Amino acid sequence: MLKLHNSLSNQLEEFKPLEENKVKMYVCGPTVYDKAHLGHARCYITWDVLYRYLRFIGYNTTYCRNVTDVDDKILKKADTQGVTPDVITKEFYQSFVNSMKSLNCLKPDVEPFATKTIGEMIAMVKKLIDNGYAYAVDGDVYFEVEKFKKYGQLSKQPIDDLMAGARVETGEKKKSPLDFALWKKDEKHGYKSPWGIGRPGWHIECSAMSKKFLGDTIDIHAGGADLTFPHHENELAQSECANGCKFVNFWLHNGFVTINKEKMSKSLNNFLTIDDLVKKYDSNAIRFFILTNHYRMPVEFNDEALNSAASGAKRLIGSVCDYKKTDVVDNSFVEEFKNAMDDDLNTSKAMAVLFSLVDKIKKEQNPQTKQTLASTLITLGEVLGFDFSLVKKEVSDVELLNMVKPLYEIFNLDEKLNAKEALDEIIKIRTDARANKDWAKSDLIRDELDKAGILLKDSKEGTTWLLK
RNA sequence: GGCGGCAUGGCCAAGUGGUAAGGCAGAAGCCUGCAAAGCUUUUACCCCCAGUUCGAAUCUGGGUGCCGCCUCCA
Repeated sequence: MLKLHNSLSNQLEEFKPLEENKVKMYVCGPTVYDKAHLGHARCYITWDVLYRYLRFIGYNTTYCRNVTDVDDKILKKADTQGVTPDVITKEFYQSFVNSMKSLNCLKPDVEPFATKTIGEMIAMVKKLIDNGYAYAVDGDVYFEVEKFKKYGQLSKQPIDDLMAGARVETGEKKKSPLDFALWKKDEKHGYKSPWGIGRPGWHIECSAMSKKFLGDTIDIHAGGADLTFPHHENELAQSECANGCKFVNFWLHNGFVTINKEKMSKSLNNFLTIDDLVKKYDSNAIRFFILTNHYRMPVEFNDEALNSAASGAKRLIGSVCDYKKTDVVDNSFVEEFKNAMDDDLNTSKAMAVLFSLVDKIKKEQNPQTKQTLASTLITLGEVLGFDFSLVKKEVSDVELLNMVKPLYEIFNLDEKLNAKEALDEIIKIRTDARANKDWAKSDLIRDELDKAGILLKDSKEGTTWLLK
């Protein structure tokens, strides 16, 4: 029985979808004006794992993650660079897609663009005005917070306190400082609307896209904890006032990645981009790092932690490199895994189950049982999004040839030999050297191969090579 | 100021009443000509004080420290 922490009640609740066996989940996607960083990685890996797990336990899941491609920051960047906004959004959407791929995140079922949902946004704003929750002033439209009595329920912000702390800006057209924009006048980059040329406010984008692709009421709405207020609070207000029904059953929020104990963010300029990160660590290492912590807790980034995760991931993945995934699994481990995951996605516990499988596989004598256990590990590991194809580093003959090319000259090899034959030949030379106790030569050969990216393993059976 | 969260071995981390999962690192051993890789074994009384209880890391109260949201932010 899956239990999830619902931010709305601030409690663990038993997860029950609206429709049996069907889950509709929405995750607030990126604003595509810059490269994604480790904080985004954490968020999208977390919800990727939820998506994978929901499917694993049998839910027909529709995962919708929007792309915000109309926004102040995009426009500002476009203006600064003297290009149209779509130049910016195209570039960084592609960058985002690449980042997600490099983290082995599954593609959402639906990935709507804000700019393609403008009509629905306008309709929703209209509806809010008709329903008496919004008002238009000089081409802007604002949501009137006071009209929605439940405002603040998600972020647990008493409306009076918000009011007291709200900053009043000069030239304010709003009735109350808490009111937020649904539509902003923008003659340069805007769209036609009943209120003149303008563009949507950020919050209405998600409300409209969620409604269009998933319906008025959905099961799960997830995102970073920093979106709770005001973004999600405002979405909730808009959607419920426009649709006249409950917006979201489960609000889920992930914690931050911190660095030097501080939140990693654009504004603090203390972020590491995913692009840079994947140069040093593979997706398994990054996932391992993220998933050792519970998704609502902060995760402190440092190289030691990442290296530690890389070592752990390597052992985990490497333990099944000689096995294939089959349909045969050991259900006792599956149950143990589910028990962990059912407890608000306790991934650190789930990973402990994976490691107990590693242990079992090592000790098991029966090859068939061993295969079953390995298959179980791969199956469960994939639910966490680990990529078992990274187990065996494989290169093409051409690539291998490039790696060993310099060695032909050093060892005076026949040019006609292919890369693998060349390696066999080199190993033979070294084996002879070792037989003659010519350790200097033997070690030299080992070093040269090491430089070429090839690791030698000596054992009783002889010497074998593998890629580093 | 308002709201929320966290404090467990060298590092990361699970664990909400019965006596500390797991990972990394370290150490020892096996293997090796020596290494590397791999394998085996191995390391804690849980921030402080008081209380509840037969019994608390786990509940209550009070401290201390750290972080997040309240403004764009995953």
